[in-house]
Amino acid sequence: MPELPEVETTRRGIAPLVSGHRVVQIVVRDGRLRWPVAADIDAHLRGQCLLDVDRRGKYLLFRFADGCLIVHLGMSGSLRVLDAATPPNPHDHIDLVFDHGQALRLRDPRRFGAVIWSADAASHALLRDLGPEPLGPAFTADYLATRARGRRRAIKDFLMDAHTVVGVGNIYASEALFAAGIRPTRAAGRLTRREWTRVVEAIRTTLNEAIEAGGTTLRDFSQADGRPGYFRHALKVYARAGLPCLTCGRIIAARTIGQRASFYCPGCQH
DNA sequence: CTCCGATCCTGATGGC
DNA sequence: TGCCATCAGGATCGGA
Repeated sequence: MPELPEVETTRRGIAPLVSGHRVVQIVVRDGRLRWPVAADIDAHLRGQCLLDVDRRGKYLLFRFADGCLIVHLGMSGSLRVLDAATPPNPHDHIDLVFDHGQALRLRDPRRFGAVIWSADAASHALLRDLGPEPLGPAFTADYLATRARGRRRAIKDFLMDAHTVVGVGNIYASEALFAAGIRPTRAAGRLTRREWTRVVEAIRTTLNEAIEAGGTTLRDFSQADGRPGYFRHALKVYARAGLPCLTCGRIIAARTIGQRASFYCPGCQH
């Protein structure tokens, strides 16, 4: 599910509702996520005041004075803030209950998500080797060209690797490459300088527009208040195989790249 | 190093 | 209606 726009939408939705409040209880109904939720999580969180909610790539970072709760939403995770007494759904695995009676509730049907306490998140193995933020200053055509030199890997696969750049998943890799006019199957090491510039620009624009729309809801994702994300209506190639390109009218093609469904327009992308 | 496939898990969907 | 195969927004791991 969630790529950078969905995680950022979640962050913006929940941060004002829970920041500055104290955790009074942690309810772990099912701790079997990507990694089992540690038994001592309660000791770290209970009584602590949540200072702020940050994001690094697709990770949400809940900052406390002594450390950080790292949350990843995996493929199907979502977070909502609601009244702590609201009856849970079978896939509502974890609640953080705050001092104002509201709970931050993690729902994750497929349980690919993660909830991990870390005293020093930046140096945690999950975050340490991540690539630059796509909306930050370190994400440049220079950087990508240097990093891609000699690589034969498909550019879509290359862009979806969090060591290259964080936050770009299956939907936005396809959409950004359409916006850049580049076929997803191209070898990363074969792009020209001009093309890398277009890739950087396309990723930034696509992600920013998706954030504006509250992300993309295909099935599981919802914003913090339960509404879906509306960027689905703006998708130009993703999940549009067999339909005419909105720009040139050619039929959108589908291919599997790196085990993931990929979509492109044979007329607009070269 | 680099690349590829298998893998974790549940639910929705479509074909027969 | 039922059953089975396939596919889903992610990311790690191991082997070639």
